[in-house]
Amino acid sequence: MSGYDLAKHFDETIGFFWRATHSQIYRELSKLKERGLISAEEIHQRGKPNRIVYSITDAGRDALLAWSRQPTAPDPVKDDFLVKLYGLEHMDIETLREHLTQRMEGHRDRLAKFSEIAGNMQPTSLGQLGRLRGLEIGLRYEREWAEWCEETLDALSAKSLVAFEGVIDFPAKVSEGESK
Amino acid sequence: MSGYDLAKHFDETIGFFWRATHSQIYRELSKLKERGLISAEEIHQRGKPNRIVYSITDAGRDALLAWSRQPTAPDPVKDDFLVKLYGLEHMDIETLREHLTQRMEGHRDRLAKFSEIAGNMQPTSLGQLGRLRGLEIGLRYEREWAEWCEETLDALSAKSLVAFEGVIDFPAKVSEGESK
DNA sequence: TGACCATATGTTCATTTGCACATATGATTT
DNA sequence: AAATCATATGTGCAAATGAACATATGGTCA
Repeated sequence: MSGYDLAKHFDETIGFFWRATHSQIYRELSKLKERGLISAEEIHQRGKPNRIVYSITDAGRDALLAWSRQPTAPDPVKDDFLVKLYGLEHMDIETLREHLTQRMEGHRDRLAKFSEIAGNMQPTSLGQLGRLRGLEIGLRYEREWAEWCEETLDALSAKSLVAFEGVIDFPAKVSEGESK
Repeated sequence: MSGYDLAKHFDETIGFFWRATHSQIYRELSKLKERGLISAEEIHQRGKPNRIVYSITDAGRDALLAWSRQPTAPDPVKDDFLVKLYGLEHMDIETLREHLTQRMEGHRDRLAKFSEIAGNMQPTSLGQLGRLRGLEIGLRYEREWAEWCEETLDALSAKSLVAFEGVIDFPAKVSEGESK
């Protein structure tokens, strides 16, 4: 593929578990070529700028296999929304509810998208099997987040929160003048 | 808290959704103090080096509330293990199975840990409610990953894979001399 | 006595990454 | 004719981040 193709591929296909901007892709391609893991071929096109199409070399294939033997650590979560929840008593809950709703919609959209793709896939080869497994964790991920958003939205509803009124500590008055 | 306290706090408490090394923490504390969002107080100790304990200022509290109103994007997943799965036909499946088993154990351990913590928590305040919701998504996350690992391990078992033998494409022979 | 550990704070360096900028071709739209 | 868009490749700059290094105190253990 060319750098341009790869950038589109990241957006469309593997974007759920890996992504990169085109600037990064071109930089990485340069490095890989320097190390002899890929080879380049310039393709002349009419009506469009030339493309530089890269192919994996034998050394590249070896490196890929060696890489597959390297241990990988689970992707560490780093979510500022959960930080906000951690300090909930100091946050603007009205706004948080809005963000929660938006997130829920996003997760539901992706869940529907992933479900549709998965429905059209059959694991007829090893490659297909792997890609289906990747899609499956994406599906689970989106489903759980969507459900969690719904539950959390319910827990943060004005109705639920009045239960705290007067009980123990309730530092920040909710749904009051403060919120624009 | 002091920088040292914060570093421990990251390890112990909020590590699931946010973490930082001590070097980063000290740097950020310096910046926050420069901006007047926190104030510092040096505490002299016997038998131990002095601690610098930071407290939030009124300006800091304002900034925190303003930050809570900023939109947040869902944490993008970036997992090289899923990349390996995506190119499964070029990987060392034997090794992948080992890694899957290790991951599964890690997810199960954290699931048990989170369950225990959640069991001892009551949402008696707004703050507690938020922290419980954070724990809840962590719990869901670990549960789904653990289950997915189990399913994937099963799909990649030698037994399951022989189904591909001779069918369509099966590029890399599995459980053969190649694997160390 | 020497090694190591827990406490405590910081700096230096390299890598990764994203954003913005830069350039160029030719087709399509206004 | 001008503006914009899709295609295509790249560079410069800054921020975030982690690993390693650096320093210092005093207790514990071999």
